[in-house]
Amino acid sequence: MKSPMKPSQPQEATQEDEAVDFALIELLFFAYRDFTSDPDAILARYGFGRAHHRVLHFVNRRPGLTVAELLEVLRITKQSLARVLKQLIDTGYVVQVQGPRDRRQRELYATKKGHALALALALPQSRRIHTALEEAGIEDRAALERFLKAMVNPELRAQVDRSPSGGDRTSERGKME
Amino acid sequence: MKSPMKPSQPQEATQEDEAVDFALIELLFFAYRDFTSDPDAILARYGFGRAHHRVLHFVNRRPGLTVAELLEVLRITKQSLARVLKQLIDTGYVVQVQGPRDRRQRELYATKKGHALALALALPQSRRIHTALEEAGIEDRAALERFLKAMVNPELRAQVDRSPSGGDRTSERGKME
DNA sequence: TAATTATGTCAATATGGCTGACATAATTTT
DNA sequence: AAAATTATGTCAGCCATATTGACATAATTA
Repeated sequence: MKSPMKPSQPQEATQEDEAVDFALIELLFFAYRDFTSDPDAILARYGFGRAHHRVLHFVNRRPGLTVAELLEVLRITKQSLARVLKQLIDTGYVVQVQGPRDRRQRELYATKKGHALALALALPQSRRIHTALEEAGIEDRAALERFLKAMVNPELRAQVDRSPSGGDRTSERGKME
Repeated sequence: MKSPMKPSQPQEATQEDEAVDFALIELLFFAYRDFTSDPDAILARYGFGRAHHRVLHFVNRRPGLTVAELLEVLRITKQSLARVLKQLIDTGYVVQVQGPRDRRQRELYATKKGHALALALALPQSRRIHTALEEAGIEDRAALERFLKAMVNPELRAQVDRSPSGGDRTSERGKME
């Protein structure tokens, strides 16, 4: 382990490195690391983790989302979601409503309490983003949105649009339809 | 659980929502989700996980990094790093060299094999980034770098600079496009 | 009626984090 | 030189989040 080893083959940069954009890869890592640190601190006080945050976020953003849709968006399995969702329901942050058209479905909605928490978690992230936009002197916010969306797998971009992107209002044309 | 429950308090949008930038928050989530999916597939073939990726990435990028420095960058504990680092060393992707000045330190270096894997993992991510820049028609790459860096906690920005960015050819202030 | 679908749940497992405690060697302080 | 501190390693156990596979139930569709 800690033998007085000499590097068998310590490595230097090769020419191939030139083609790889390590700078942006690393910046994305650092930016996302700190971006998620904001809500983490809040979640800890509620006994929740990132998994709860993600579920609550999407349920809040897409009222009436079904369990299957949520699994697609999060890209996790039903079993992984189960515990987290149950905790959010048991503690009153999310409620389930039997699907109107298809009674097998469970539409998910954030309660008032859930909405408040989702907002509290989003606030520091939103602030961080806006401060960064200002600091970086980004004039073209739309360009950033285009870039981020282009980073998503083409076949999954529909998920991005499914949000109430037009604005945020959550209500729209009534969720209980 | 699946009682014929009626939402005790289904929630609608409040005015506060307007102030929160849910759109960008969500885009960052989706972008990062798919950004990390590229290397995940490769790692699985090696029996490694994301933790190995992160360690290998930074060791490759910052040859001679010490264990303490690595912990700071990854923001994890020594015990969390231990297993992963040991596996990378045991399988020949990383080597340790006793620190020249301070013999207690262990400088970390990627081996030729480690360098190759780090590159293989970075390639699809780099490609995704560049394709996205093109698709989004980003002319000002530097602006994106400024934004991402501004997203990092001020007190931790030094970590970003510590990379071989002075030369990380590829980037600089050039705009590849 | 039969097949399929949406959801829930049980059991087992893996990964990657964590804390606390302690050991060793090397450096720094006193 | 002795004492304190530092850098690293390691043991033991715990927790959160994810996985797969199997199976149950109710509702819809064929």
